[in-house]
Parts: sequence; C-alpha cells; structure tokens
Amino acid sequence: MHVYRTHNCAALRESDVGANVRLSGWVHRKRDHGGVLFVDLRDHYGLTQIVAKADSEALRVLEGLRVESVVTIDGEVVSRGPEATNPNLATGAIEIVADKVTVQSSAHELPMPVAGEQEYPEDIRLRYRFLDLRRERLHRNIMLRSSVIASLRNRMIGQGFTEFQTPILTASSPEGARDFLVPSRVHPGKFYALPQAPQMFKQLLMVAGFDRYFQIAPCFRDEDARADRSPGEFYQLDFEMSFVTQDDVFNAIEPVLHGVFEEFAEGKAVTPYPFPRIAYRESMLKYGSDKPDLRNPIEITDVTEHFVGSGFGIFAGIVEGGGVIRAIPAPGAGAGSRKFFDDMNVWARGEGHAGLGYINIKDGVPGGPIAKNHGEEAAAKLIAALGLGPNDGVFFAAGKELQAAKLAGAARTRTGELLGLIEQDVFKFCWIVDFPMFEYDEDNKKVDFSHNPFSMPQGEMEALETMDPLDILAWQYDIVCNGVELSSGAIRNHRPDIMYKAFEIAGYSAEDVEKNFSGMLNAFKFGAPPHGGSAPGVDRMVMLLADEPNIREVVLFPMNQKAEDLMMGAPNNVSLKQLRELSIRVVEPAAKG
RNA sequence: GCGGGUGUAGCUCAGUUGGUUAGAGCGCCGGCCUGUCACGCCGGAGGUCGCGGGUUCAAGUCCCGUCACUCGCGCCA
Repeated sequence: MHVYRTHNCAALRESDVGANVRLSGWVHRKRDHGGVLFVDLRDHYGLTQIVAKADSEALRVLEGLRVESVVTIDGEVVSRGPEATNPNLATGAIEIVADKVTVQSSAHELPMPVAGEQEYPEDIRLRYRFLDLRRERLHRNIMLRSSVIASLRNRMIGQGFTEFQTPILTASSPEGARDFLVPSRVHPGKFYALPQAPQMFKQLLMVAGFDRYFQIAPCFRDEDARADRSPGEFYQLDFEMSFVTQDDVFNAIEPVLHGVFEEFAEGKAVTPYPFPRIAYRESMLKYGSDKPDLRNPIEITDVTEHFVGSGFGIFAGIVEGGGVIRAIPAPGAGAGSRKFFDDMNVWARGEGHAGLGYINIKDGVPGGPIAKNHGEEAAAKLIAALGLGPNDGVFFAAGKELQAAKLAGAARTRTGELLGLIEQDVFKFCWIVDFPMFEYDEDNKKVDFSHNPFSMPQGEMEALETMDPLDILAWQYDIVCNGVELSSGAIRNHRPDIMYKAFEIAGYSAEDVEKNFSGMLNAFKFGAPPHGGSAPGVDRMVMLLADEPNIREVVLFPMNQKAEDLMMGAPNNVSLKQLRELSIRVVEPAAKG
C-alpha cells in the first residue's frame, strides 16, 4: 500500500536506528558539501536531518532543489554518534541516509525565507501568508490559539455551559459600531447585517430557557484597526447566564480565565481569583484609564486642593476654572537627568496636551518651575502628601477632569515603561465595575447612555425615578488583563418598564424604543429571566499568552490596517450581473477636494 | 478624518557637512568542497535610492507635494 510517510519529522530517535523509513516534508535548509549534502526536512511536527552521500541519485536530485520544495525521502535511520549529535533538535541523535528522493512539489525562489527569525514587511507577510505561517513563531501561535480555544470550550462545558450557533446574517442595529451590510437579492433595497456580537440572540436564548450559553463567536465591526484590534472580524468567548447577579457571573468565568492563563502562561504568575474589583471612578482617578495595567506600580493622586491660590499661576488658574490637577509619581527619576522630564513634556505636547508639569527632587531639593513658583512651604507640603523620596520625581496633569485623567493615565504608562517599572512575566487581572449608566453628552447638550443601554441600572426602577441620572451606576463590568480590555459585560435589563424609563431619561420616546428594539422588547413581555454575561476576546487572550504586540500575529489570515486581504484580494469589484441581481448601483465617491 | 514613524538590491540594513563609480549581510546564479547543522571558500548578476516637483554647478542626503506600510487619536454601546 502506498504511503507518503511512515513517520513524521519529529518522531525518530536513537532506538529507531536501523529502520527503513519514509519521511515527507519541506526542505527547510540545505548544506551542500559537494561530496555530501545535508537537508533539514521539516513538517508540522519538527525537523529531521537527511544525508545524501557521494555519487548517489539522492544527492543529484537534492542538489538541484530549492528550499521549501516538498519531497518524500526513503532511507535508513542511522545514529549520528556523540560527535555529530545536535542537542537543539528532538531528532538530533539520528539522521536518515537518503536512498530515494521523490519530488512532490518544487519551489520557486521565495519572496520571503521561511527559515530564520528575521522581520519582514507586513504587506509581504500578508500577501504570502501561507509562507509566513510555515515559520516557527507564527505556526506556534496558531497552534496555541487552537489549544486555547479547545481549553476554553472544555472549561465552559465543565462549568455547565452549552454551546450554540447564532445567525451570521441578521438585522442591522442602530446601536454600537458600524455594521457590515449584506444586500438581499430577494428583497431589493434591503440589507442583512453581520453581527457585531450575538448580543440579542444570547439574551433571547435566556428568554428561551437555556440557562447557560456560550459560543466561540465570530463578530464583525466596520471600524478602524489598532494593534490589538483586528479590522472587520474577531472572535469572542461569548456567554450568558440566567438568574444571576454580577457576582455569579464573576464566579463562573474567573476559574475559566484563570485556568486557561495558568495552563498556557508557561510559568508566568496569574492573578488568583477572585480578581480585584475596581470601581470605574476609582480606576479613572488612580490609573487614568478604565483598563489599567496593574503591572505598573505607579498610582495617580488628585492634588487639586494643593494648587488653590498657588504661586504657580497656570495651575491656580486651572483650578479656579473648575479644573483638576493630578500627580503622577516617577520613583527614582529625580536622580536621573533633567532631560527625562523635559522629554516627557515634549511628548505630552506631541499628544495634543498643553503640557506636563513636573517637580524633580534631587538629593532632597525640589527642582523645576513648579517647585520654584508654588512656594517653598507649599511645595514641601505637597511632596510630603505624595510621600516622595529624596530622589523621586512627579509629573502633573492639569485640565478638565476627563482630559487631565487621560493625560495622567498616558503619563503613568509612559513613565512606568521608561523607568522600567512594569512587572514582567505576570498576568494581572481585574474587573472594572460600577460604570455610570448615563453621561452628559457635551456635543448634543443632553444626557445619554454612557455605555450599554441594555444594562440593568443599579437600584433598578427606583434609582431611575429618584436619582440624578448622572449618579446612577449600572451593573456593567469590564475584565482587564495587563492593560488590555478583554471584554465588557453586564447584568441585562430584562424589564420592559425599566427599559422604557431608561430610554426616556436619555431622550428617547417609547415609539423610538419599540421601533428599534422590538425583537427583544417583545420577547421580554412573555416572561424573561434576570440574566447577564460577558464576552472576552479570544484573539486578545491568545495575543497576551503568546506575548505578541500585534493581533495579526495570532490570526490565521488577517487583513491589513486598511481592512484589505492582500492574499485573496478582498474587498474586490463584483460583476455587473451580481450587482443587478442585488438591485445595487455603485456610486463612485466624490473626488477629494 | 487627523497626528507620529518608516520607505535605499528579492529580504534586513549602512550610506558622514549635499560631492563625482550607492555599499554590507542574507537570498539568487556559476564554480569548489565527504560531516555540516545560520556549513565554508571563490566569482557573478541584481538599484527609477517609494513617486512627482523644486533649490543647487552637483540631491539617496535640503525644501514642497504625494503614495505605500505602520503606530496612535477620532471611532469601537
């Protein structure tokens, strides 16, 4: 019977010496010594060294082959002996003396080599993704991704969840991100939308009585890419549970996330559960972000009070105008160069801020314009309040609260990185909880939902009826790991009466709500359980576990930043016939003025 | 939509104050080599210095514009 191989390229050991075997794989590397030629034969599993001896037919065939050609080798397993053993290779004790070489596919000259760890331009890597995927690092990442997903599935099933598939062609929703639309042939002028997330469906599954749902769910959003955000499509561990409080959701998912990270983190420490819970407002104050990286030890403090009537006029003026001053300590930075502080200020201006003030304390003496003008006594008091040492520095972010918080957060991250304070080899999880239900929309001068309009407000109807909307918190939460937002989730609002009231506060009529959300609203009128869930991003989890800075490194066939698939040529033009069938006419965008 | 970075050989990069024939390593082609494992040695081909315009006696280098890739902001309930 014909076979392509008796063993894979990682299988053979000293104990196989003497066996006649057949291996198939790619020519990873060639070392041609004239009278003898070595080939590292590679497959999915590993590498095995092939030797072709002088004057053999095998040598003549292999000599003429380029690397990455695919061959089948027949030969005998021989020991390399202690001298020639390669300790870096699992199969390093043996080699195959090639008796017969069958060329399955000869390779052209490569646009990018497969062997080696060199960096290559993104567009070439994407255009020749099948070559890039042969390379060790990417191959390993994709395998890791598969293992992570398998583990997530097992752990979710172990927690009593059931996996279901929800529709890909669904209805466009006015909420959230921009939809990808799919024209309907049967209904001219009408469109399906690809789901941004299976949000409605998973809630309907709860209404349908399935209790605990999960899905490794594809999600589609037509928004611009970031390093940690694929353009177009990505996967979430989408889950939802009935009859649960926020704590029940946390208790169910923490062991899953903790377990997966422990399993694949290769010795890195993982936050034990229960994970810390940080209120949104506290997070914005202490970390200047709603996705804090807790590996960074720096904590921001509000020092607005210290600058009331300060001799440092700029800050005094900001405080008088209702602004805030936030202090970002830079431990040990005072001992270093003044340039560090000036560079940070230049960076802040580059980010579009007015600037970043600082005090640099050198051998106990505070320096810089703020220390000079603030007043000696006041400066000493401020430094004492911040608990700064004799060679510490501190930056100040000033302005309107949100602006100052964001600048402080960015400065905290940058200071931590530049001073090398970020803890390595650790995964630090936390929940951000107590998001505000509403916020004041400055553009439209009205109260609007701050995040998800379908979250249950804390205090439910009573809160909506009695509290200042801007003080109402939601049962809404994000899970964050090392500064990466893995997901947001919520206890949902399953009560139509509370939903109408919440939308009313945000300025929407009952008719608006019914028109846009009739599907869910209707379902909730026939007996809906209290329910909640979340949807951690699978790509981001794998990215963290693989220690990759970019999400493309853990996706099989990613698009580039402009949402193009360079390999398949997507998006592309379609035929006039296809457009006619869909009753679509393309209007060329107006030329740029 | 906006801002930053990058763009020199197939790939990774160097290229001084603007100066005469633009280099190296890898890869490719040819030759040599019987124990390598990033094999080695000799030789060769390969360049619209992203593109367009400008300044200059002279531009890879300076200026303006533009394109591509990328990172960030906006956006992502």
